[in-house]
Amino acid sequence: MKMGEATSQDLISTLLRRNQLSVTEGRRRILEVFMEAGIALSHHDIEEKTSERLDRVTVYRTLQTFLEKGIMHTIPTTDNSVLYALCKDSCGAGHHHDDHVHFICEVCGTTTCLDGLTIPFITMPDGYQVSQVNMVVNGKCKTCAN
Amino acid sequence: MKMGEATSQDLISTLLRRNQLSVTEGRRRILEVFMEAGIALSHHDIEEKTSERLDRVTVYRTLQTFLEKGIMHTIPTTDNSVLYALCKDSCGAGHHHDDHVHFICEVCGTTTCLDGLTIPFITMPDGYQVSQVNMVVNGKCKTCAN
DNA sequence: ATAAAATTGCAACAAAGTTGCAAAGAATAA
DNA sequence: TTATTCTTTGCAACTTTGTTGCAATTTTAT
Repeated sequence: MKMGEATSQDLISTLLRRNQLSVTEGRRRILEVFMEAGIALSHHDIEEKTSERLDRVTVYRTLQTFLEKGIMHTIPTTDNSVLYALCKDSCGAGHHHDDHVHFICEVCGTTTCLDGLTIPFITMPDGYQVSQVNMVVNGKCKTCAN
Repeated sequence: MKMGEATSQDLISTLLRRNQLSVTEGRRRILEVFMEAGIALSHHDIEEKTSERLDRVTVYRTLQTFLEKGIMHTIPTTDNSVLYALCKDSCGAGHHHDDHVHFICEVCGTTTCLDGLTIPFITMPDGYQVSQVNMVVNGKCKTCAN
């Protein structure tokens, strides 16, 4: 391989180191799964895609760590499932720029981050202090609408 | 009691009958709990407040029924808890007018429906079909902000 | 008051999430 | 590279959350 040619593994290692996390097989694998999927995944999804390599508990702990470090964020859904998605580079621990809209397709069930859409500003009643706003759209995605 | 004087129990019975549900002690109790609380409650909250009268399974089934009939709706949260709240009168089975904003206080943990605030319209990318939009605001409520 | 229909509680189970601890693996320094 | 330290992992055991079938009870309608 030529010098300067960045691989997916390079990117993952860098991401982990930048967040003061040791680079382990499990963490690499989980990040890989998310990058390949490109959509939000549930804990269950991740278990399925890594079951032969990773213990259930490790998946829980890894996702928890990624949340704390700001590498991932959770997406609220109307049913009881918790979804995880990779944050953009600009996010850091305790400092999310997570103001994009999430879309859940009611046909195929996939959840995507609509990075292009910014959540509109809303005026709150007097006395309320806002720290975060989430917006989740349900409907049919590009593929399933036709 | 004078004629024409409406009690909470009258209201509850009417609500149930209007939705083709038999009026049982359990359903009455659960609706009472919500009306008294005035905020959104988790399944766990409800169990606590009815534990001596109602079986766990009954609570699950009753909430499920209320959701189906449009008496209640769920509120998406960023953590894994599912919250239930009473719908307004204008909601019916499969036909929610649930376009208000939900507010979760990060101090006291209570969740309220901001009925006065309408979710702003957003323009979706081409090809997407929208069926429902949820907006959840996290922050400090009137009481806790001071 | 009685029969039919619906709801409840129980038991048993399945799934989801947590905790402590010993073994294995990564990072650090010599 | 190797030894040492610190971190992460897997296992086991457990708690919590949610589900299903069925018999007993309650509600509704006759």
